[in-house]
Amino acid sequence: MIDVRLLRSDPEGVRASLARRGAPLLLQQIDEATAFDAGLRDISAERDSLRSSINELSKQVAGLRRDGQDAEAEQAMTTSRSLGDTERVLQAEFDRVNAQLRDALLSIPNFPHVDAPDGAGDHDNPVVKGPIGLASHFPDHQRVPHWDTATELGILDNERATKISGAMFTMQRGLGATLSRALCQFALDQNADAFEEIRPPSLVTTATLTATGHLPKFADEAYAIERDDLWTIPTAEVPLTSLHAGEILDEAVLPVRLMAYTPCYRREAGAAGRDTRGMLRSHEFDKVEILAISTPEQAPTLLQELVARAESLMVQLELPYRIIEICTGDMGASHHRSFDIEVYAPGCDAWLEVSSVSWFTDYQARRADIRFKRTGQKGTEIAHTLNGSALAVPRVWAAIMENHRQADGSVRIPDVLRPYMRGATEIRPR
RNA sequence: GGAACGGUGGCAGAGCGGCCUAAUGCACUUGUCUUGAAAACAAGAGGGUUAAUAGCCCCGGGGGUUCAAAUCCCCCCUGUUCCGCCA
Repeated sequence: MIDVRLLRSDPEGVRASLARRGAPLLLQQIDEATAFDAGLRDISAERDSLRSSINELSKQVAGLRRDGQDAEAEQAMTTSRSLGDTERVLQAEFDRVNAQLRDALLSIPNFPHVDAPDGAGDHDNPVVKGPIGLASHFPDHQRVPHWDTATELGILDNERATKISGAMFTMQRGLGATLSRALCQFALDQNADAFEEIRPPSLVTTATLTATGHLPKFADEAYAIERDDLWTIPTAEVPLTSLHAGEILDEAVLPVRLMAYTPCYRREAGAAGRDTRGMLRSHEFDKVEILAISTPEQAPTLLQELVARAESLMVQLELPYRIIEICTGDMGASHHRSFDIEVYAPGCDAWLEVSSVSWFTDYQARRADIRFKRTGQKGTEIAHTLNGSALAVPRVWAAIMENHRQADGSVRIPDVLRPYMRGATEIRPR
């Protein structure tokens, strides 16, 4: 949620910044929000002066009663009663306009960073680094999609996953299952120097899912457990962001750095049949997320750090990758600036998004009410949040299957993963 | 799942319709004193809204009763203890 005060102090700046997202309806929403805000301030001023009178009269009643001046007390009560009637009407009006303002504000996206590239859609996202480690030519044995090779190796059994749970679920077996877990453990270990490991709940309340911006807009994307009014998390970003919701943090503890492995659940509504083969897209997958809550000043450096950390994992896994920056027309609503890391999979002949790192400024923190107090200063400020996938397991898993496939059909385990694979150096047919 | 009792300022804890603009203690900040600290004494100290040090709002959350609610009523959330069930 953007700061409503900016609508008042710098309406032109707000319009200019959001216009870069290329959504014409937005400007109208801004006007509506501005009008609601102005109306709300008039109403609350009038309501508050009434309340002031009522409070004053109530004190008088107490005094008059003590002094035994019952007739005067009755009169004050009558006056106060009629003021109360008007106050109630104004309050109802306040509630109504306030709800309208909130709805309007919730649908207004975040401001893009001044340096974020302009563009209309994902085809305009510039490559800002790489490709790195990309061979000019891939031999035939690497040009086989992982859904064929992994199934043949007996480490991917999507047919039975579908039997158990329906379409778009995956199941890894044997060293394939071990590899998934190894990737998680590897990603956690690589970031344990600076991030506290959390094992958060995977089921969260409506309020928690709203704080990150996933509700109300993306309700169709999450699994709802209606009987208990809970939702499955689409990413660890959800519980981690709300870890400090409603709290006022001391500046000294910032940046708060958290990381978590969690399963991620996504309905993928509307995505059926698209990029769904093998491990490319599924309703449930594993991911290690890294996240920071910071001051505004700390955020730019942290953004670079999160990208560098995700990138480092791809280097160590010996996978060809590139980094793209998300343009204004493709950016998520809550994002201020975003970078994706993509890994090349020669079998699919596709760049697979394996990490997305974003800076949200105060957009999420305002919804989640995460504030901080500067040392020695009065008042509070809204914190900034940033997060990124350290490693999204399935697509990295797929990329390993295809990039590290050897001429004899076996798959070489990258050195860094071997300690997590009970010493296995390759995956051979059983 | 059942029962009982709770949720008040950083912490502990009083208040149970109107001098509550929430006592008291501890912790905290500043000042006096001191070479410095401790102690003592004095003062101060929450969050939100607003142009505002005006007013208004915040005693788990929401609703209600009342001229007036931390205080009474209803619903919800949550904690502790006991019982039941259970990996």
